[in-house]
Amino acid sequence: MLTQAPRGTKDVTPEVSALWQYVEAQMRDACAKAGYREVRTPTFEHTELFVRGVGDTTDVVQKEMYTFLDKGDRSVTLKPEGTAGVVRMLIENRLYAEAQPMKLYYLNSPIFRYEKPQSGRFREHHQFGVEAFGAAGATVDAEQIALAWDLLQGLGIKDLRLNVNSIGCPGCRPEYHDRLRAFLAQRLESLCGTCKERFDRNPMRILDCKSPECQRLITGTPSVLDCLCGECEAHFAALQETLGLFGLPFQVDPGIVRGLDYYTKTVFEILTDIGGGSLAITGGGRYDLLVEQLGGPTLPGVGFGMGMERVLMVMEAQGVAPPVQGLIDVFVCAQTPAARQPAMVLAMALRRAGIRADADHMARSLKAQFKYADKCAARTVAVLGEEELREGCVTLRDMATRVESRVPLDGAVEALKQCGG
RNA sequence: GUGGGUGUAGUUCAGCGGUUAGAGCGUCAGAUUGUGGCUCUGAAAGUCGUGGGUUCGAUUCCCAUCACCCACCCCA
Repeated sequence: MLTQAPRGTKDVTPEVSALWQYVEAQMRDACAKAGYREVRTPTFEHTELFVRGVGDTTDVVQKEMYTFLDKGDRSVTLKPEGTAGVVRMLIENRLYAEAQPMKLYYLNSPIFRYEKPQSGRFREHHQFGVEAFGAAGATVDAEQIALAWDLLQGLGIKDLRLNVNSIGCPGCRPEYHDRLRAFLAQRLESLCGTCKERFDRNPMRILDCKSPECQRLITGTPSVLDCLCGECEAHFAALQETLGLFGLPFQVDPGIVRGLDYYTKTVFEILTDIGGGSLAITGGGRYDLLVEQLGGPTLPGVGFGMGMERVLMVMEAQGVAPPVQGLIDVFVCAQTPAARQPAMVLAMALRRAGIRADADHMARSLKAQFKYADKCAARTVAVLGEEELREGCVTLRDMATRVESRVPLDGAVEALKQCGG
């Protein structure tokens, strides 16, 4: 118990941290290219922020939040999604007063949801996310979708599918809700329990129900897309046109509803296939009312979240993770006990010269030191033995070619620097 | 939250109601004494998830509990 990570959490061990760093670098690069700047928000926020932002009818708020009272009797919650905190930061720091659009991203943001862990689903996971504020037009929506798509493609992930939808705005959604209720009213008794509850408060979520019976009952429901107001319709048309111009293959899926209440107009998901089923790697959309709803100015926004663990999982499952790099460039072997200290000193000098270097810390035999150097994937081994110490030189061995040469000890750093280790 | 499966060495897994619980991989050490990958030899390493029960005796059977995996729910 003591030596067991809490349920639904995962360690990043040394053998996988390199892959994390690789993916993080790609994400930063993608954002930098599109003019997004990094932000970091607290791991916990006032509970009220999520209740008002995410929506009190959502499963996330109703049953998945890590909420507790701190010692000052304040109700705080570990963030269950990334957007609310960024919006809070935007309002508090008056970022909306600067040049718009305000384009922001966050990386490795811990996200907490109390749910039953499963493959690709954790109680603590990490998200990469992108948000843009101030731009009402669909080009930002498309830009972000393209950013996510290109990033995932660049990481080598295969079988990507992009689904988009529009769920309207407060102007047109009530009408759709009415139509939906009218359609479902006579089948209400046959719906599953949760869907009966959804009927009044949030009937669109019924479309998302996975129960076969509910799926059967909703066939033939009116589509949101038929109820969009002129503005929403034009926005959705512009989105599709821009996605086309960007060369992104997409599918309109009127079934995408999303589990967070703040979305308006655009919603989208990027899925891939893994072990039989499909898995959402990215999801997001537009939230034109959220900033105002949380006490800020009237300011449109768009964003998405991408699950870091899911990205890594898919890369590993699809075998597209890049090969691991060698740990060091040069290993300095000491043949005799007398050579250990000079070996360590040489390694230190190499490090100071910018070369990744190491020497034996285990008082091991020369042979064992070579084995260790091999495991570290050192390209070069420098040997210090009786002879070398006597003559003031060092033997350099190229581990790939097995070619050896001798250089003066005081010129060793320069020599190794030149051959790049 | 509901349903199903699995817990044995660092890891992947054998095993059996009965003496000191095994193998591959990994780790460490050797193979005539200054050199890695391959091969060979040897060693270290396990409260058999945890707690109860049945039994002369439980790693094995039963119950509970915890953890992991899978499906649902939901989502990234």
